[in-house]
Amino acid sequence: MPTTKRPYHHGKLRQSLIDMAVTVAEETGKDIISVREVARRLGVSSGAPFRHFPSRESLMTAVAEEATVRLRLRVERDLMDAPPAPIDRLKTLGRSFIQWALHNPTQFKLVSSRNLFQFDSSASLPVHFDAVRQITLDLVAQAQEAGDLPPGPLPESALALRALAYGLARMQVDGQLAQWQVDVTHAETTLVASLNLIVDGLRPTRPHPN
Amino acid sequence: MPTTKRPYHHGKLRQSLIDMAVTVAEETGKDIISVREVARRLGVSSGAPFRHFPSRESLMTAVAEEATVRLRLRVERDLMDAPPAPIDRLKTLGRSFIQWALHNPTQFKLVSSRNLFQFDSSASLPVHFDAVRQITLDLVAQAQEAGDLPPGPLPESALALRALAYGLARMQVDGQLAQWQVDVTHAETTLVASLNLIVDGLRPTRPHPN
DNA sequence: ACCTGAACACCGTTCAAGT
DNA sequence: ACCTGAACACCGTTCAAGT
Repeated sequence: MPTTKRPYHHGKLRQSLIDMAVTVAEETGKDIISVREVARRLGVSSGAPFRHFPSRESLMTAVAEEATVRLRLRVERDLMDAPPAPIDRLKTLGRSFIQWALHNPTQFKLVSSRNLFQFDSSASLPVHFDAVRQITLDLVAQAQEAGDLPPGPLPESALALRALAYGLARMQVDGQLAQWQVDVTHAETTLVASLNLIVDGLRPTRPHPN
Repeated sequence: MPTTKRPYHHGKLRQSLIDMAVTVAEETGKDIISVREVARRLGVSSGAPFRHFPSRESLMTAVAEEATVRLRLRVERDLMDAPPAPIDRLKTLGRSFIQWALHNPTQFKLVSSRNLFQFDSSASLPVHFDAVRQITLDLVAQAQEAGDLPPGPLPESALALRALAYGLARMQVDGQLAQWQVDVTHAETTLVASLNLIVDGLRPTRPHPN
């Protein structure tokens, strides 16, 4: 029975805490959210969150888990509509990653920085992170075989391309792009263009492409 | 007269606060340092720091200023000993950047993330940041003219290479490298190798190099 | 001129007590 | 089973008072 008067038992407090933490985080832009403020916004006492999470770090782990799952799903969904050529799928992956980061900057910083939770304390975090990493490795290997990327050792080649996408996204959310005489209103376009500049620049010139 | 008994007037408290803030930051690895702890370690009262900095943010700005100057000096010094070819100087710049980041992880995160101070509130921060950025722009342009990098628009091409170096360094200090099956004891070597993999991969194949 | 230390409004976390 | 609310030990910041 949903009434306007809040009941003594919240009912779905655990999930509400995670959702509200995300809301507060993206709203304020600050990487550190106050557990007390989350509780306040949900109309529960300051001690209530600690019935569901032993610490703020634990709450942030849950937030990071959900964010990482959403990133993975976003990437996998975008790849379903992508062209079959490995090099094109690799570009799609990069664009997908950058777009997710720019649309969810605080969650992106949370999962990337790893300073507000323990990555290894989670069962799901490494799984979903690794899923995206494996996709990257496979696409880079396939693009190399197809001759669209120069041959090179794995995982170093894949790491470099991932770092490129990460660095571009990170420079934007860290507010560094303003110093690079780049149109901030089209940041996403600029970043994707910069990424593709490198990927295209890496294509080996082949004498006779069959 | 330096005595063991601390005098009422510290004398050089302002600079001591900055130095101690750096020490505490790199010691704890936490990006947020406690002003009270810095004061405690220096043997001054909790209110003393606020005679020199109006806020913690202001103290962190001073820390960021010094860190940015040191990064710039490190880069400029390393370039003095570098070979003359633009492409080699560009690699030196990248290696210099990565090395500084890995040896000063907390300062690197501070100046990069920009979440603990106001970048534009400083007179010197933009100057020194821009100095390194300008070096990058010049070297990329020169390497393109020399035919060691494919032609491409500036500043997008330079931004991409900077983002690559930034992303590689950042993945290491964020603790992401452990998931990339990379030998963490040789992280620096691996990162520089990954960077050079891209830079070398970008070299256009020329029919007859004069 | 510079520093002290009590004070204020916060915060994360605990835990007996309430429903 | 789940939540409250007082309590504790912190924190950033202020400011009258001390030297």
